[in-house]
Amino acid sequence: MTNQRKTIYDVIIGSPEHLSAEEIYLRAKKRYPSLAMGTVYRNLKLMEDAGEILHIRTPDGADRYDKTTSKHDHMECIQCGQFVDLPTHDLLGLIREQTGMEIQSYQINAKGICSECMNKN
Amino acid sequence: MTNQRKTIYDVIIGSPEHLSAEEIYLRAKKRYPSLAMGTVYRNLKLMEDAGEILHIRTPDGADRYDKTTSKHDHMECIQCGQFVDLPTHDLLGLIREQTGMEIQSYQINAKGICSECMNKN
DNA sequence: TTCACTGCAAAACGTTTGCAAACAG
DNA sequence: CTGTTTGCAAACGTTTTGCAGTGAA
Repeated sequence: MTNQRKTIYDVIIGSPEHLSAEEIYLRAKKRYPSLAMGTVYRNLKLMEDAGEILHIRTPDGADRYDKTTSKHDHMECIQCGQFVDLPTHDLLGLIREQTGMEIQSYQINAKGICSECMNKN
Repeated sequence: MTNQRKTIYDVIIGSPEHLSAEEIYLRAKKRYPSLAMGTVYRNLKLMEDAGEILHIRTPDGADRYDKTTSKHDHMECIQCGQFVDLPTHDLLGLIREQTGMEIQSYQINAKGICSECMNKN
């Protein structure tokens, strides 16, 4: 609706990476200098609630935001620091099966070496 | 070594729950009133590094600490708020198999209803 | 006697929020 | 015109840290 929101959204859609709120803020601020951090967070929340983006919560460091909204997991590369998609397949069902517990949702934070860094090495 | 450290350790060992740093602090402070929060965090880190306790990192809210050190996963009960153990089995191998990626470690934060609450319902 | 550990308080970090002003519909 | 959204700055919850003093070995 507002220019701020559109700018923030465009930054996310326009980046192949999984950006943190601050990275989004800095990039959007270049295009819209008066932009405030609070506005970024408020809009990220709105977009998340609207199902337009995915919020990747991390236990250490800043959360990330993903333009791909279909449920999938992520891995943080311990070499380059990027968050990459993890092509997992029905882990929720698997965990439910293994544990027999009433699990509603789950979130994985994996760490490893991304394919790009593997190729470099 | 120090009394503070022993007190903190005893609190963790003596509780069936997965306590947060603040809960540990409050309980240990009852037995050792001059205890400071910084000391709790510093000792938790030492114990974690020594492999004496497990550090459960959470993306929302305070981290928890677990006296069971063997690798396992956890679930947060959305009803009572407790963190309970999740008897998963070789998820790391499974995720590696599914994704073919160089995964070094992972951490799951699941949410659901714990057995105790299931029985109450 | 030495060096690790403590208590304290301040700072760090990422995120949220109250408010009055600005703006979109 | 009305109600949502903004910018600002202050506050939040959790964790870390600098420092001078304390205490365990």
